[in-house]
Amino acid sequence: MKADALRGHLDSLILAVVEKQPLHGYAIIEALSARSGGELDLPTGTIYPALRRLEKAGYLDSSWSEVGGRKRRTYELSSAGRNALAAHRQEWRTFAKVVSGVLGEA
Amino acid sequence: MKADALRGHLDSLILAVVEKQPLHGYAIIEALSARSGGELDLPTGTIYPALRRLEKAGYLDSSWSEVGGRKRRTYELSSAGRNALAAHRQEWRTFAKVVSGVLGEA
DNA sequence: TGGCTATAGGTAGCCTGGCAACATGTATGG
DNA sequence: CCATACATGTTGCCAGGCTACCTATAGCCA
Repeated sequence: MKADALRGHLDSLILAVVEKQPLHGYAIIEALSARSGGELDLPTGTIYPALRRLEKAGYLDSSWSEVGGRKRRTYELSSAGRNALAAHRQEWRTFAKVVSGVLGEA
Repeated sequence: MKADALRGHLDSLILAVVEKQPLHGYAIIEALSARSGGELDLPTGTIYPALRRLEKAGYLDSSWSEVGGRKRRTYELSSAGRNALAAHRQEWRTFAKVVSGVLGEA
């Protein structure tokens, strides 16, 4: 899958993956891989900046902890993030319908 | 719909729309609008450079004509373009499945 | 006559954001 | 002691969609 196709959809995926439980960056990468059947294998240079962007936008809150001698920064969905996720889901539905429609071959 | 979400998918849409009949740029914009139920209203600054890119890539062939005193540049799908379109359709299916899967709420 | 709209083509340059490459450090197992 | 997994980050490249602009013809209405 052309990784570049992610453009504009990554935020939704991240928000969705931390919806049920807060996760730290590394775990988010693994969760995305797992939830996509291995299709998504996102580099840290993609995820970490995205997380900071989402926190800055007010969609995620982060907190540090230490587990087994390793520092973790755990992100959880804010209420604004929850709203944003709902909006993104709606946008995705529209987008997917439009693209599938134009690609035709229905 | 966030226009920016198109990133990486526009080429597929253009190839799909000229699959059955060759069309000129302006008509492609209208066809995309029509086929998307008005959701897609792409500016010329998006379409024309994309068409040149696709022709340069060997996916489209173009020819000039004059209709009603107006110059038209008509694009048609090459055989390489046909293959590319098929590949894009497959990629889209995978991509859509992945995103829908991660967004969950199935 | 003048002006607006639709039709038709195009370019220059901005800006976003995913990615490659790099840097840092801990824990674990062979 | 070294490789690998775990864990976090930054810098800077670059593709590509968009804004804003430019040119030109045809047709209609006032």
